[in-house]
Amino acid sequence: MQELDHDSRQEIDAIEREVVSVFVDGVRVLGLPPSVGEIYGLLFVSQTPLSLDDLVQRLKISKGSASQGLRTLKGLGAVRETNGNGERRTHYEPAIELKRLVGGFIREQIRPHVDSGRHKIKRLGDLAHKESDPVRRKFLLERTDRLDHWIRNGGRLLPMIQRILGQ
Amino acid sequence: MQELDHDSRQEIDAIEREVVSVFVDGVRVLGLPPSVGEIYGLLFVSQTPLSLDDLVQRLKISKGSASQGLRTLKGLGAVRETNGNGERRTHYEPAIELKRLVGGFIREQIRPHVDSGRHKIKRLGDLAHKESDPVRRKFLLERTDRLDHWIRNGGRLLPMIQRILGQ
DNA sequence: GTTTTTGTTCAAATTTTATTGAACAAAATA
DNA sequence: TATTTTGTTCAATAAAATTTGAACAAAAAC
Repeated sequence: MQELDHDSRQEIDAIEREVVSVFVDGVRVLGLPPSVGEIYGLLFVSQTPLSLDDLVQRLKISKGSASQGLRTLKGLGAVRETNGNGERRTHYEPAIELKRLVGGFIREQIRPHVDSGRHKIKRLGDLAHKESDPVRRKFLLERTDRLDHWIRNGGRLLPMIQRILGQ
Repeated sequence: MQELDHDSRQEIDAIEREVVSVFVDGVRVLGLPPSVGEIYGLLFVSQTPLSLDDLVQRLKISKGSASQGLRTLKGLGAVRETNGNGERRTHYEPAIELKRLVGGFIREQIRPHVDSGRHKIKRLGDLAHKESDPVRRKFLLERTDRLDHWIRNGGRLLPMIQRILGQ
């Protein structure tokens, strides 16, 4: 099987390094590991899809990191697999629609926390109801109620964000 | 100087532990250290303002952690200092207006990243313009332009979030 | 069926981040 | 002024998160 039109450099150039660095910073804000930013960044700046081995060689990261990082990105819907050209190995290209990226991030990284928070806050309300001192009980119910409002507002906000960033 | 109406327990009870745990989880999502969540959580569930030493004793954390955590929370506008009752030591109470909390978080934790991202992306555009291969240059300009749109959308989103969560 | 290629998993090593606690400074009290 | 109280700073330590790499599995090629 011959090499097709993918260039197989081992090193990345100045602008690629710069883009990678932007995404490393970007994903840090989102609480994702640097390797994920490196991988997505290099895909983002590449004109052709890259294989796992391309990522390992150009970013000088381990196969384990690359595999794990790609899994995270797949989970977020931030990369697509391509298998065109009768190639054997899977190649990856970035999803670059903001709507899709935001949707994936909310689904994978935000929703679960909001949901588990809702549960914990509900349990908190139950505890507050059991408080025997009436003054203390009133105070606790006020506070847990406020927490409940926060999480509800947060939950309502997410679809709005998706709508606004969906163009 | 006599003790006033602040209770000076050394231990926290079940509901206090539960509230603290909710906030530890909460701040983790925001990328803040657990101690910050513990401190804010205990203030949130307390009916009277607490001193640094109250926090140290009840949460069993070091004075250093408490001091550093309070500094972070002050920076976020998430705690207020009180010095009522002619007390000597400073006491703290939580800011519980969502608008204020979100505003502080955006100002301290989001804005700086958005701003430095803007700079990096601008520099990226400059690099892309210098690319000699016209096909490559076109591609790079498309991608950096897209990045620019992302960060602009993100920047526009922040005030909207503040407005929506401001009741 | 055997060998090679490709990719995953996970324990160990590394790196990063958070916490501790002792030294220090500042301010109140005596 | 000397002493005590209160709070901060930061180097050392502990804890948590990330990365590595070797062992393994699955699938293709031979």
